[in-house]
Amino acid sequence: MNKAIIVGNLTRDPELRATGSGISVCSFTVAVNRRFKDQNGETQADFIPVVVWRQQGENCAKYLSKGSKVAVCGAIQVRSYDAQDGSKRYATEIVADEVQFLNSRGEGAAPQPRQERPAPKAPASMQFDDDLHPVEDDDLPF
Amino acid sequence: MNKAIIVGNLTRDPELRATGSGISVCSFTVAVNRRFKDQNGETQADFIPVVVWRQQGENCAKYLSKGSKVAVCGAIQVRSYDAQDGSKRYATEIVADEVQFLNSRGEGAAPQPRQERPAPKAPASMQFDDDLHPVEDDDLPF
Amino acid sequence: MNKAIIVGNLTRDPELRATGSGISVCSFTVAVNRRFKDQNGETQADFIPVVVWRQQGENCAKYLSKGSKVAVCGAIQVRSYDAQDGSKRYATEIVADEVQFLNSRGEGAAPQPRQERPAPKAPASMQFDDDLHPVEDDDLPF
Amino acid sequence: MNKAIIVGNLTRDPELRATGSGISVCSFTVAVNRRFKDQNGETQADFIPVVVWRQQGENCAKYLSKGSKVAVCGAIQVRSYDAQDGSKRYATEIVADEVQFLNSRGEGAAPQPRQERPAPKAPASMQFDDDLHPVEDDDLPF
DNA sequence: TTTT
DNA sequence: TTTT
Repeated sequence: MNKAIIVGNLTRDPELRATGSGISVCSFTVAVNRRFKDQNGETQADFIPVVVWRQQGENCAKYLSKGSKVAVCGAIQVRSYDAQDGSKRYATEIVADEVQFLNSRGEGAAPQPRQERPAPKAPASMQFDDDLHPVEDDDLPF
Repeated sequence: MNKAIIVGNLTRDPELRATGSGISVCSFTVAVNRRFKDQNGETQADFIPVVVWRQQGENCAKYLSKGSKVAVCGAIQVRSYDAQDGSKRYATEIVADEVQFLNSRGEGAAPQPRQERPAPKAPASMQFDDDLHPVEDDDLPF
Repeated sequence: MNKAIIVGNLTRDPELRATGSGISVCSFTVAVNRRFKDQNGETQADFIPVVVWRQQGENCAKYLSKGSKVAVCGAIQVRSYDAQDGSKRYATEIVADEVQFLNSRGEGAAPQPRQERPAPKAPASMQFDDDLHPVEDDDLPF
Repeated sequence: MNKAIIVGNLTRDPELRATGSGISVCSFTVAVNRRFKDQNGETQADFIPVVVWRQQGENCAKYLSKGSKVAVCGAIQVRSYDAQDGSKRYATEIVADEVQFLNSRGEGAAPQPRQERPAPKAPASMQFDDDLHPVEDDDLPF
């Protein structure tokens, strides 16, 4: 069992990339306010990276933008990698099962596509091979 | 809203420390198996750091050990800090609200204290001041 | 472990009552849309009862109204009782730990009190004794 | 968003039925202990109905039995129906996405099939037509 | 109605 | 019974 549910706002516009074989993957960070203020009375937030695969990721890229409020449900994924200095580093993110749009460009209105733009295509410099990677991919393009 | 629920096994014995003013904090890592195997048929796991404060943390230190199975509910916390090389790093962990023991030393038996040992005391080299830190502490002793 | 997290809209204005000793308890129902439409293409929803105790319940009564969007986290509680015909009945609701207001009268604006009104007081006909009831009360006034 | 996660024990052996077209559905009730005892010092529990569809439901019927400990993740579903006396009744259950076996007949051992038995077949008296019912079926055979 |  |  590995479930995370967060509600918060995007810190930036989402980024859409694709694996070499054309699987879409969208990534963004959600600012989640903590329930209690710090000792200075300041609101604190956790900044939680989220990735969304395939059609759902494309919808996120299309309808969400900086400031959009979302509810995300998914699994916590911890990837470890070796830094250039040889040390072990960890990258933690939520791999989303569901993303619910709580306001994209104005609560009450149906979400509008963020912009007309050509079909997302990762630049060659970002492409990588995903032949071996099904849904449970561990080799994310970011 | 910021909720994470995981079920898995401790990768090591838990560590118990204390803030300078004597607030207990227990930390351990939970290995959470993924639902699907990788392309080699190997079970994959995410290794998720957990921290537990106060009495509940003391109970974890007392009753859990390497391999214990737990269900943890809490909030995802992302702390950012500056690495020695000046770069920004992130540490992500679950700050537990609840830890349910699913088998500590044998399912079916009441959990037994892991060992008789003196009251937990952080070594001087680890102590730090927590005068400014209520529950929503951002300055963890690890 | 018993956690439920829902996001949806209030079907009616919340109701605020109090136990005999003055503990506030707020109740409302949240309509949660299902992810998939039924075979007629109609959106389906689950209508989930929620109860919120004490100060947090008072805040719900003050700031929420029919249609308000909320995120609720809590525990599923199943109360059994004997119907007048002698049969066993079950009442299921979420006892909230947290209620996050996602739009009460206009997203982006601070929630406004729903109305000026006197301090909530249960009518005598609804009062009941709560001398024996701490937080984990099983004898709700509704 | 509609997520529930519970950890507890089956109150009875699971029941496996099938729709008219042969879709398996398994049902059982999970006793989930509350965190706090009542005023008499007694452990209280909520008894939460769970349904599991298809292959996963068949696995539950095969490997689980009374007393088995499980973690269940799913959605809260509230079905309303008209009682014979004309009144409105509600049935609430968790429709499972995931069921994790935490001990079926002995933690640490691989779960053993509960019994050898013929492929599950609903008796004719229970069969019903599911031609119109995909996964999001509202017409459960129980 | 479970379990520890 | 909500909402988009």
